[in-house]
Amino acid sequence: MSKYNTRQRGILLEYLETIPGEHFTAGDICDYFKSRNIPIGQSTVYRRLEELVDEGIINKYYLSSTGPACFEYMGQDDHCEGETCFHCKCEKCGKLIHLHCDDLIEIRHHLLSRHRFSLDPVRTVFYGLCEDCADETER
Amino acid sequence: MSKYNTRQRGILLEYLETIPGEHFTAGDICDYFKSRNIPIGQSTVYRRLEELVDEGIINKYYLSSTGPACFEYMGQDDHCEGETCFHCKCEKCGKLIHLHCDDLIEIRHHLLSRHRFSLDPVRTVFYGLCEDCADETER
DNA sequence: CTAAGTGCAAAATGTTTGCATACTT
DNA sequence: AAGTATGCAAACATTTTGCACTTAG
Repeated sequence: MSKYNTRQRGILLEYLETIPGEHFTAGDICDYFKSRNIPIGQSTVYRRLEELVDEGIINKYYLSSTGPACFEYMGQDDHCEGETCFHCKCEKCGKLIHLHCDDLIEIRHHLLSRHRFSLDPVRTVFYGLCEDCADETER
Repeated sequence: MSKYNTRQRGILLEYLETIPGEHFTAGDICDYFKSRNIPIGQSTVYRRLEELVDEGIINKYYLSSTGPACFEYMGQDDHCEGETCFHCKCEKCGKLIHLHCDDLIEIRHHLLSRHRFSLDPVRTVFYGLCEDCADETER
């Protein structure tokens, strides 16, 4: 948990708040600040990001074993309240898409009641094919 | 796709067939053969494993951004026919558990018909808390 | 004989860490 | 002043690659 309010933490959070729902990697963040000549060390980026994940302020997704981890800031209230927000990763084009669906809450209930597994929708990524890529494959 | 039937591919497959449903990493495989003085280079292990994934003979799961990828061999017929086999990863104890459930097929239909996303159950990992860890947390 | 596969060692990638320095409170 | 955060560079772990050599068909 954060104890001091440092400049770096401040500008990082400030930036993240401007991109709710967007997907980014630690590298993206570093590049962003570098391109604006705003100095933040990469270790700080990694450390703050990890801290924000622990604090539940941003989410982290594992999308490939060798590629970078993907993060996402969900604003305080808006679109992604966790309960109805899921993620789908297209195995072909690599797109990570949001998916809002109340019905999917049932999956959680099902997993819990029938299989005693308490699903974390915020961490879970559904793999498969997006509409466009599925169309292509069929053709 | 494999064209030649090499000794390495043979002994790798032969071993995998003895551990259907078990989870392993590329490193596990290397260690296993090394401990038995069976010579296989690690690049070959990686190459063959990736090939087997492409061929649909084994599955690959991404469980952490920094840790190794996890593989699994599903026998030709048995327990995991894809349609009803899902995986749950406990975020606390790290356990990766199998889950068989016909009802989960509905999720695929739902995702496809309502959201036009074609789910790949074989790649998808549900994150959350297993029974034991959920109990502990509640306490 | 030719195409494909192997294995080593080196590169690449993403992330973490040690440590001296700087900042917060 | 004490405790925490920063940033660099080095360390790490996993996976990939270049290349000379071997093997399968």
